Order: sequence, then C-alpha cells, then structure tokens
Amino acid sequence: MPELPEVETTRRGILPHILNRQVIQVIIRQPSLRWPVTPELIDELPGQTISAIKRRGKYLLLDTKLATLLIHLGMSGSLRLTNSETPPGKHDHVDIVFEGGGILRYCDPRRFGCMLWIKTPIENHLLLHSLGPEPLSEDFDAEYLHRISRNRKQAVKPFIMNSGNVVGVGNIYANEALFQAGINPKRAAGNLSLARYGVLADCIKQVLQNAVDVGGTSLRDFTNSSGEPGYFKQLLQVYGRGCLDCLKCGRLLKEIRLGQRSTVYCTHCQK
DNA sequence: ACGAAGCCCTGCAAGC
DNA sequence: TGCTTGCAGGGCTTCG
Repeated sequence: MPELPEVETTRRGILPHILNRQVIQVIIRQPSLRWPVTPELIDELPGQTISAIKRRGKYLLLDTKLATLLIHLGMSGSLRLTNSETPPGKHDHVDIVFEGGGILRYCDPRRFGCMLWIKTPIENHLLLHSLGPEPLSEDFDAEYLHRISRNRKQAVKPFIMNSGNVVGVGNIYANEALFQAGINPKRAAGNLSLARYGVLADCIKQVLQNAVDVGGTSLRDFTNSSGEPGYFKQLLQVYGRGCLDCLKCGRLLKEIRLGQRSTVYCTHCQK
C-alpha cells in the first residue's frame, strides 16, 4: 500500500536511472487500470526524454518536452527498474523501455492505479488542481488546519485523509499520527483548538518524515529490490494492532470503522 | 457545500 | 481439498 513515503521513495529510487534518458518503446499488456492507458502513450512517449521527475501528493509526474506522464500507484502498485532479460509477471501491466536497455516496469495487482499521458499544463489538470498542501511543506501548519476546519462536523480522521485538505495522509499514517497526537479520531474537526492542531500537524510531519527516512534505507538497491518497501511494520504503534495493548498505557486498543476505513485508537490516551 | 456511501479490482484469510 | 464469502484499500464519483 504505497502512501506518500513509499511514493517519494520510489521517486528517489528511479530518478538516477531514468532522468535525462530517452524512451524508445512502451509496452502495454493490460490497459485497464483506474482509467484506461491510452495507445497515445505507445505512439508519443518513445523519442521523448525524461526531463524531471516530480511528486505531488501520491502522484508521480514524469516530465517530457511533449507532455507529462502522471502515475498513481493506487494501493498495490509499484515501479521497478529491470531489463529485458527479466520476464514480466502476471501483473506487470506496462513497460517503459529506455535507450540502452533499462526498463521501468509498472506492476499493479489490484489495478487501482493509473498511468495518464497529459498534454495540457499539468498544474491545471483536474486530478491535481484542487489538492491541498504538501504535509511536509511550510504551508501545512496549525493555522492552516485550524482555519479550514472551522464549522466542519466531520470526524478529524477522515478530515485529514481528504486530499483536498492535505495530500498524502493515508489510513495507516492517519491512525499513527492521531495516536501520537493523543487525539480521538472521532472528534469533530471543527472542535479542535489551534494548539491541538499544532500538535497534530507536527505529528503528521514526524510520522511521514520518519517513514521517508526508513524508506530511504532500502533505496540503495532499488534496481534489484523485490518491490516490497521495508514497510517498517515494527514502527507502527496502532495500525493493525486492534485489541492489542496500547504501547503508552497498556490498555486494550479499540478498533472501529470510520468513513469505511479501519481505525485503531486508545480510548484512554486519545481524547 | 458538505459528508457519507458506492465503486473499481485482486489477493488473502476464514468458513464450510 | 476446493469452493464461497468477506475484507482491505485510494480516491474519484454519485447521492442525499
């Protein structure tokens, strides 16, 4: 389940291998992802050179002179660097072949991801233009969260998971950040004080930065990596630990569903 | 305008 | 052992 840290790890991993390299071929084995991968990609990406690799939220943006390739990994997607000697697996849907033989291979068993070839200015694109700030940027702070949450009755957990409010806070990290911050996930977003949003903003930054740092350690061998980012399960304090003991107070953690998502918290430590 | 639910898809685990 | 069922999840889309 790639969240922002995994996407950033992927970006840094592929960057040195494909930046300023020319694409010579695109192979689509399975076009039906979240949205269809269009044949235009086969016709127009070859011949182009990757001039930048950016990230916005969980979207990866591969710039070329002609257009931008927008990639989302959904919840089961991954990008790996490989070569033509490695046969594609069952869920390896797209290959981007580079001059000199390297292949950027897109794998996505559940096909929740997407790969779109976008020729209009990318910042205007419908998928990007209404996104909230990057959580690790200075724009994301207590004042911002406090301001946009006034009069909002929605629970704070789905509130911070809404990409229009802040990008890249998925279910795992939302659970973790709220635990760190001592905030009950069910609390109405509009009722939290500026001070508590300060704590929450810091915890979100800390949890995400921590995960980026851990992801960074598995970067070195990106070309040969199994595609499974170390995932740092041992660092998770609440996610996946429903009915186990709270690591702060020892009482049993409670598991509920909030906005269709599994939510784990401590009724004693999170108010 | 807001918030909740629906939907896309496959792998895995549990139950029979 | 082999089926069926339920669940997980990001995030766009639809509905109330």
